[in-house]
Amino acid sequence: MGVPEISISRLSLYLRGLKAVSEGGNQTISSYQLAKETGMKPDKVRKDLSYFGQFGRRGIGYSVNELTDTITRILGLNKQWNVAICGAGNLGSALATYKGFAKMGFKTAAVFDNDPKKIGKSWGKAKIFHPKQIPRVTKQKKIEIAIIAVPADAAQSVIDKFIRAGIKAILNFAPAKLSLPKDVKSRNVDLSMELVNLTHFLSLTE
Amino acid sequence: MGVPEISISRLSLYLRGLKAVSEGGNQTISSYQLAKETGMKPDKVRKDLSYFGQFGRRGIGYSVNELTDTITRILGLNKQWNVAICGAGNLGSALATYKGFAKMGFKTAAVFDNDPKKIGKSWGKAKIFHPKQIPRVTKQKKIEIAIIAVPADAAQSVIDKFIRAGIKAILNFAPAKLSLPKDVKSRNVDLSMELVNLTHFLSLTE
DNA sequence: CAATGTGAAGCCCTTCACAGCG
DNA sequence: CGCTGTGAAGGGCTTCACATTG
Repeated sequence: MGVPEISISRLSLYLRGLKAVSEGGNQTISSYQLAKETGMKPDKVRKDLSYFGQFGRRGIGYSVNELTDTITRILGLNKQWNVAICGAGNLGSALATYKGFAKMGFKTAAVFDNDPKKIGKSWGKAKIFHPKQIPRVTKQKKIEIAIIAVPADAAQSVIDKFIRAGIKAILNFAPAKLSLPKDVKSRNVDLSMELVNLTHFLSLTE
Repeated sequence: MGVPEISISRLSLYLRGLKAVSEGGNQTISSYQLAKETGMKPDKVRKDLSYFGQFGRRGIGYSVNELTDTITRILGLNKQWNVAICGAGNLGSALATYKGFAKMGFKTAAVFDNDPKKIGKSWGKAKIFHPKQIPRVTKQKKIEIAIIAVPADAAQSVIDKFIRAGIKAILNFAPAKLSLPKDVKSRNVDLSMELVNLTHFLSLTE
C-alpha cells in the first residue's frame, strides 16, 4: 500500500552508493552491487525501488545516471531547501557546518537564539535572530525546514512559532514530547535513546 | 521472545517522564499518566515494561522511585561509562558538551583527532590524542563506548583501532557502511536519512 | 473498581522464491 | 542466462481486549 518511511530513508543510502560507483566510471549497476555498496541485501534494494516505479532492465541492471536522477527527484533533492537552525549552541553550530547538508542542497538561511550576545552575528551567510523573529524571518527567507537544537524545555515554544509561520517539516534534536498539527511532519533524533541500547547491551555481558 | 530493541530505547523515555513526575512530588504513577508524559499509549508502556518483569501494583500503578531505579538498572545507567569521542570537529565538540550525556552518567575520558593543532589540548578533563593512540588510551582509560564523529572515509579505520582495543559498543555518526564483528554492537545516526524523509514529504505536497 | 500483565490479533516491514523479460 | 519486479510467506512490533489482582 503506502511506501514505508524507512524505504524512503534508504534511498539516500542508495544515492550515496551510486555516487561512489559513478566515480568509478560504471554505467550500470545491479541490485547486487548496490547492495554490497550500501550494506543492504539485493532483494531489499529492489523492493525499495519498486515502491516508486520500475527503473531497471532485466539482465542488465540499473543505469547509474538514470537511477541517480530518479532518486534525487523522488527525495526532492533536485532543488535547494531553505533551512533554519534554532539554537546557536554547540549542536546548532555542528549542524550549520555539517558538510552532508550542503551536498544535499540545504541552505542555512537563518539561525535563531535568545542569547543577546549571539543575536546580530552571522554564521556564514546566515544571521542570528531572536526567536520572536521566527514568524517574520521564516516567511521572508522562505524557510521550509526547521531544525530544532534548543534545550528540551524551550522546544515546544519555538516549534509553535514555526508552525504559526507555516512550517511543515521539522527535524528535532530536543529530547522532549512535542505536540504538532497532523499536517506537519517531524523526525526526532534522540541521542539518549541511541546510547541506552549500548549501555544495556554492555550491562548484559559482564 | 527477545526484547525489541525499540522497547529498550523507550525505557529512556520513561525514565525522563518519571523524573518529571517525581519532581512534581508523586509517589506512584499509572501507565496512563506515564504514557501521557511521554507521548506513548498506556498499552505500550505496560508491554515495554513487561519484557523485563512485573513492576506495578494492580489498582495502584507503579512506584515512581522503584520504577526509576529498576529502569536505571536495566539500562545499565547505575554506573559511570567511560566514553571516547573520535573526531574533534564541530559535531564532536557538540557531543562532548551535550548535557544529556553527563546526566546519564557518561564521562568523556578521551578525544581523538588527527589534526596536529588539536592534539595535546584538552576538552574539559579529556585530552585530545592522535588516533594511533587509540589502542593504548582505550585500555588505559578503560573506555567502553566509542563515539565516531569523523568524516565517512575515516570511519572504518578508526573503528578498526577501537575493535582491536576491545571496544564492544559504538555510536556512529559517520555516513558510511561499516564492517564490525558480530559481538560488537553499534548504533548509527545518519542525519541525511532523517532529512530526506522531510524533503520527500514536502515535495509531495506542492 | 482501578489498573496491571499478557495472550491473541493485526499491521508493517523484510525476506523468500520465482515468474517475467531482455 | 542474468537480473529485475513482485506476490506470498515470515517475523517482529503494536494494538487490542480481557482475565487478573489488590
